[in-house]
Amino acid sequence: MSTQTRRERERAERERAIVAAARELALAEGWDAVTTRRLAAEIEYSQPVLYSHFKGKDAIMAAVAVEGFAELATALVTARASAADPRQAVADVAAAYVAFAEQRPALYDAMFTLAVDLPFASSDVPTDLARGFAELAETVRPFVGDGDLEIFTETFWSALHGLVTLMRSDRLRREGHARRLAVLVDRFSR
Amino acid sequence: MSTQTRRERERAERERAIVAAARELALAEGWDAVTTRRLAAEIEYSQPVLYSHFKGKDAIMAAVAVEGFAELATALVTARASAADPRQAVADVAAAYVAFAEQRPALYDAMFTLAVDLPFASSDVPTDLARGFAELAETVRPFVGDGDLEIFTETFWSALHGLVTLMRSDRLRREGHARRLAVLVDRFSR
DNA sequence: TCCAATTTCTAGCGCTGCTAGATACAAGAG
DNA sequence: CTCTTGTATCTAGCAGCGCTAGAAATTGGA
Repeated sequence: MSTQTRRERERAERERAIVAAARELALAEGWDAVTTRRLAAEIEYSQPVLYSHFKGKDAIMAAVAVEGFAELATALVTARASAADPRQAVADVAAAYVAFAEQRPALYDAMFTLAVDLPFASSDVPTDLARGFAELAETVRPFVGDGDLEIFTETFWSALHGLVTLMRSDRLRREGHARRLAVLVDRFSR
Repeated sequence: MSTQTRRERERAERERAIVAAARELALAEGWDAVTTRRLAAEIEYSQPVLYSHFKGKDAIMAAVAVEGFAELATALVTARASAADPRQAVADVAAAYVAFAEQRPALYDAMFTLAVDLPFASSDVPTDLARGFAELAETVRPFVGDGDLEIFTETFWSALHGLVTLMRSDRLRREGHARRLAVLVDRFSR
C-alpha cells in the first residue's frame, strides 16, 4: 500500500508543479507565453502528461484562478480588519482590491478575463469567491440603507472591476487613478 | 484616370467588405470563429489579400471596434436627448450603454476586451470615443458637485463597464441586473 | 504585340492545443 | 528469477492558427 500512496503523493506534487509553473510563467511573460509545450518543459515531463491531470489548458488556468480567489479574499479581509471606521474601511478595501489586480495582473486575468466558465459551476471557487464577496458586503453594509445588501455589493464590486479593467487596458489615464477611486468610495459610503 | 479611380473604389469597397464580414462573423459565432481563412473565403479572395488592406487580424478587429465607438456614441446621444429630467437622463443613458453592450457583445468585445492597444493612439477612434465620453459627461454634469467632471465621468463609465463585463461573463446573476443598474444610477445622480 | 508593373494566388513556415499508438516501466504470479 | 499483465509515459503527428515569400496571372502603356 505504501508504494501506492507514494505514487499518489508524487502525482499530487506534480499537479501542484504544473499550476505553479503556469502561474509563474503567466506572471513573468503573460498568458500568451503559457503554452502546453513550455509548461511541459518546465515540469520536465512530456506534453501529454498535462492532460492526465487537467482536461486542457483552460482547466490549468482555472486552477490558477482558484488560487487567485483565495488570495483576493485574504487581501480584502486584511484590509477591512485594519480600518479605523466604516468609511475608511470602504476606502481601504477598495484600495486593496485595486492593488491586488495591479500587482497580480496575470492572476486577475485568469480570474475574470479568461477562463470564462470553468470554475464557477461547482468546484471550490465559490467558497473563496464567497469569502471575498462576503468581505465586500460587510464593508459596505453600513451604507446600504434600506436597499438589498447583495445587490448593493455586486454593484460596488462591478464598479471596482470596471476601474481595474479599463485602467489596465489603458482606456483611462493612469494619472487620475487615485481620484477616480476616491469618487467611487465617496459614492458608495454615504 | 477613370480606371484608376475605379480600382481605388473597388479596393475601398473590398476593405469595407472585410470589416463587414469580420463583424458579422463575430456577431454570429464569436471572435474565435473569425479566422483569416474564413474572412478570405467570405469576401471570395485569398488570404494574403487581407494583408494588403490591414496589417494583421488585430487591425481588422480594430476597424470593427471603430464602428462600435461611433454607434455607441450615437446610442448615448439619442438616450440623453429623449430624457425628461437630469436624473432620468442618467438612468436612460446608463440603460442605453448596457443595452448596447448586451445587444452587440462581439462589438463590445472588440472595443474593450480585445484589440488592446491599436486604435487608441492616433486614429479616428478618439473622435467617436470622445463623442461618447462627452455625452456621458454632460449627462452626469448636474451631479458632480464641486469635483472634477472628467474624473467623475470616468468613474461612472468604469462602473457601467464593470457591470457589463461581469454580467456577460456570468459572474453576476442575470436576474438582479435591473436592480444593480438602479443602484448605480442612484449613487451617481444625487 | 510585346513588355513592365501591379495584383493576386499557391504553397508553406512555425506555432498552437490536443491525441492516438508505440514504448518503457512497475507489480504480481508461477 | 522469469514471465505476464497493467499502468505510466513518450514519440510522433493532426488540424488549425496568423502570416509571408515567391510564383503566376492580370492589367496598362509603348
